[in-house]
Amino acid sequence: MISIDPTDKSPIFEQICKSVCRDIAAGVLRENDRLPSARELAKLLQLNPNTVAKAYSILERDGIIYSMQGKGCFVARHEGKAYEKLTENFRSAVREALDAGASADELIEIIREMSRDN
Amino acid sequence: MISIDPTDKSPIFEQICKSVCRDIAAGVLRENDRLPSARELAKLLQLNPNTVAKAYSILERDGIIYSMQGKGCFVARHEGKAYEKLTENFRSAVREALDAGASADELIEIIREMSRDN
Amino acid sequence: MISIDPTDKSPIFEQICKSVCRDIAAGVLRENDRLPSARELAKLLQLNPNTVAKAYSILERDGIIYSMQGKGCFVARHEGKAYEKLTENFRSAVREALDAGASADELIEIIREMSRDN
Amino acid sequence: MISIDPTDKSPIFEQICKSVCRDIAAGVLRENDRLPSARELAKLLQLNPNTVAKAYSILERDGIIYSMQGKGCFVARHEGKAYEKLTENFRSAVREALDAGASADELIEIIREMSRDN
DNA sequence: GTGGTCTAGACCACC
DNA sequence: GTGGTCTAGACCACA
Repeated sequence: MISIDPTDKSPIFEQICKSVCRDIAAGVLRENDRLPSARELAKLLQLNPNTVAKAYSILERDGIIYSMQGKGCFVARHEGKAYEKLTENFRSAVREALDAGASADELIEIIREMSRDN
Repeated sequence: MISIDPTDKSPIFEQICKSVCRDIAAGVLRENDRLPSARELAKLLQLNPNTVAKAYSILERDGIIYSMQGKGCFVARHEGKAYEKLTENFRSAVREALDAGASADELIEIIREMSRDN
Repeated sequence: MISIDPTDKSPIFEQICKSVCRDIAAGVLRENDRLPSARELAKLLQLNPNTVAKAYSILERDGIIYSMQGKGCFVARHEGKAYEKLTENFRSAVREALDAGASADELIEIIREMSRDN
Repeated sequence: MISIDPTDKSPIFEQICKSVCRDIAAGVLRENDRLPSARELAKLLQLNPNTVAKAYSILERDGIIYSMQGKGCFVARHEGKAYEKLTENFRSAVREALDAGASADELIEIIREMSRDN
């Protein structure tokens, strides 16, 4: 389920975080579901185990998953945290654009354009 | 006019690009206006000339300015390029959010919330 | 494989670009092959790493290679881009000559002469 | 007649040389015709007189024009020199391409393509 | 004076 | 280890 685009400029650990959050937000992963172990996932995605471990530790820090020594990592009670993390980049981009002097209406117009194209 | 925020985590050369684009989009800088020379601006902003030169070379590659050996850098015919470059980050964030499963309406709602707070 | 001619007046970073493109066009470098790291190549060619980095960043911007943080630079899907970049100078010289009033036949005749001499 | 494109990356003095050669090759300027004085031309094209002077001195060195103290510059007996100078860039581009491993046939094919497009 | 290129050496995030 | 960014200072061609 979790997938990576190696050509993507964003750090791989971040892509993993996003991917997990996406699955949670979409309901593919539910509360207390077990995530693949760091080693498993690293092997599957051809990554350095450290990279996966880093992603998991961030997700744990953000309260999106919890780990149990020797058992693995599991999806936490979410309360919208996963969704929030997903739109985190979007929020900061909005803040940046507003700071740069764009108006809310201009941004909304851009979104309308872009969703129309799809 | 062009300014830098040293606390901003984004690369300085990018901040310069944005700043120039902002001035062009706002009409402060117009077609064929001369930009401060790389050395001049570097001194003004307390930066290394190379950093400014990098920003200028990117702006030139993107067709936003043009340079003339021994004369300086000048604003090119814009045709909205500057504005587009300014909202480039926002656009990619929108694309990412839509890919992540967010709906256009949700994103618009977030913008409304955030601009209300300001 | 990649080599530099210090007597050549064209910029070193450009020579590197050309050299890489040549290897790709010739099939010596293939899709997803890893290029020597910037530091490695710099040491090999007795250059400053920044010079190599500049060449690589241009190749990346032109879609000829792609870079991965912490991993290195790799040959992108080419679709003839490398060959096109190689003959880029030639193309612009042809355009210039045609603009100057030369006919295609005259230019072809010049090429025939020059290749005969070799 | 002589004209300059300030956005062109090639040095202005070179553009002047080319422009004069073009006029000679095209028969617009003939043997012993007088060129505009450096000062005149500089004023006309909004250039630094030094730039025009440099161009003229190069043309004189190459035997394309001759100067008479206090009288001005005049077109020399050409014997094809102007035409040769015009195609000089083309020749070096051909040499470069051949050195890079391109075959004469490939280059000829490119010329055919490009002249077809016009 | 200008931009363009290059060197030397540094710090950072990422893997 | 890698690439990405930045600084400090240099040389050159061009105008």
